[in-house]
Amino acid sequence: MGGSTDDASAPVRRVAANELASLVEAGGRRNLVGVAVAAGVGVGVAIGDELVGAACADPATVIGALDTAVRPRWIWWSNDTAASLVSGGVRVATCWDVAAVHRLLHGGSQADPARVQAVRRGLSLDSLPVMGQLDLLGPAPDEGDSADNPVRPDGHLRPEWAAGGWADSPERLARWAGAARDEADAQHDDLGALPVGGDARATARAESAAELLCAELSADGLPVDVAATEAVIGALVGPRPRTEAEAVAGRRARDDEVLAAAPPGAGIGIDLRNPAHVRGLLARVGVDVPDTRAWRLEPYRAVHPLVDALLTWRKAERVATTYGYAWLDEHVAGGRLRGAWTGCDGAAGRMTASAGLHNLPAELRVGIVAEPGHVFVRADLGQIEPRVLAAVSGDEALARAARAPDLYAPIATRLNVERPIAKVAVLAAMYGQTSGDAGKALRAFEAAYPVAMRYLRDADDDGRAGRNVRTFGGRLVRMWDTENLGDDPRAERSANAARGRYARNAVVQGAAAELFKAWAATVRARLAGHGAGIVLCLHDELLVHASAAAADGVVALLDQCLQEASRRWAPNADVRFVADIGIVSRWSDAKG
DNA sequence: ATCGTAGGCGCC
DNA sequence: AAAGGGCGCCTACGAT
Repeated sequence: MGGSTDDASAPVRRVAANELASLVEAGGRRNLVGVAVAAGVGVGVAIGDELVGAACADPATVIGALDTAVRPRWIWWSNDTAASLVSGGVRVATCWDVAAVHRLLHGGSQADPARVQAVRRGLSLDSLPVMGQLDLLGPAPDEGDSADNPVRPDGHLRPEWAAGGWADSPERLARWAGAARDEADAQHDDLGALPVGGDARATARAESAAELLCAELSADGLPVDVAATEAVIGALVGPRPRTEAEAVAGRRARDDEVLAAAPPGAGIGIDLRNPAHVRGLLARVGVDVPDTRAWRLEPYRAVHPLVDALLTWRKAERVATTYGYAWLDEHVAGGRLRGAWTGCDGAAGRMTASAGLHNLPAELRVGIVAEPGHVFVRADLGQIEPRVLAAVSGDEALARAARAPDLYAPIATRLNVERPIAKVAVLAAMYGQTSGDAGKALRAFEAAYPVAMRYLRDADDDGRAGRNVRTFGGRLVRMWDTENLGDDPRAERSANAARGRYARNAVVQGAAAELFKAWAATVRARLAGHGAGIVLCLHDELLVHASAAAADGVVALLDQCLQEASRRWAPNADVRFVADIGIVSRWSDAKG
């Protein structure tokens, strides 16, 4: 790909900001430009062999103009740059996010520049320098050498650069951009050598775009009707308390309703928020349970009114503590619910979001309302995980089933069972459950779809043995050690089985996450400049906020983008991917 | 006083 | 015989 040298001490050419465009246009023919920005300092770029720095107060605007004129693929260390540009009002078309690609190649969630660089050069992470260490160890071995080089003679990044020194001058920005570009070059080669079924470089581009999307989602937020949301909260936990005393009284009133269902005197001194207390109280009414989880108590609802009162209380308590007035005050501003988004978790690579964006209780979704003159276009992928399994495993028979609008129907026919049994069998195969009804159906599934089962079993075997696995699109999923269990064969078996299930799940869930992000990235690109944008990603669901006039076009676009993304993601898999797409004014509304 | 863990529950 | 996975976020509690 892009540049040529690994010599980060090459001279930096200093130019005026308005000269950058022609340089990038001329040198950026290969469409890859390393870049680093710092507000108030300037812009540094790495174009081909050249490192160029320009001083300017507002680098985001400079990058925005360049992006419009030239459309390079910007290379940067991490989505910190994306966040910086977004806060400056600039949204670029594409990027190569070195941190995101590092996580793809090497697993885990840590991907700071020093670590990325050390891993690429094969340096021990134990030797990673930290700030202040130089002082402790006396004079730096390379003192007098070029402190303008972000890379030390031993190959590590200079900690003072990584800690912020990279932004000290336009020259340093340029060198920092050059170092990022060098990482991207190496990553591009590494991706091409991965032994996976999918196109890891395409995954890397989609993951990078997902990071851009995350920066935008974090800034934009999700439209909320605050009054409607307060009404829901009020119905569940009472009106907003005006004083601490009112809050305490309200809490006690809700608690008392449960304790009143207990036998006389039994509720005295019981803390409903303490599971041990609750367990003891339940024992007093003849409900003897090892823990007090809702699914375990559910069968006892009719046994004693205390159980029902407790479960009802728990639901309200969840809203009161997590999604109540404090949550509104902390995360909603200007009619938008904002949380921090990450492009991949530390496991199989799904997106994460804080502030309740990914786990908002269904009752509260009536409060997620499109702005005046706007609608939500809501789309969710149908039966995504079994379809993904068909694609990544290359199971022809399962792929045939996945050509049907309802993939479980042909599977049920083939297994000669009712549809619900077929569904349980598929889920059991993917997630490692073999108990109950699933067991029998699973054996039939195994006989009918041996290639898919083999794919899952291989992942399971790898996990049990502690071997890392890679998803179809190239993500490394790391296994953990099961030390200190050697003495207890039962515990060891259980731990190994857990790793097996984890790995089995990860290759499916992770591949689904890749496809989802490829879809989201395609939608993001197509929506740019059309008065519509993604406001929520939820594993298999996209929520687009669009002007009412644009809505029909967005519906069509969402499906087109899915077909395009899935063809690009798995060009050889003849699997159909389907999305249920509808126009709604609030999230809770039925699709269609 | 701050930390990590466990129990618990929301969503996919 | 029996066994889904992931995440974020709350409380209580025991460790430091």
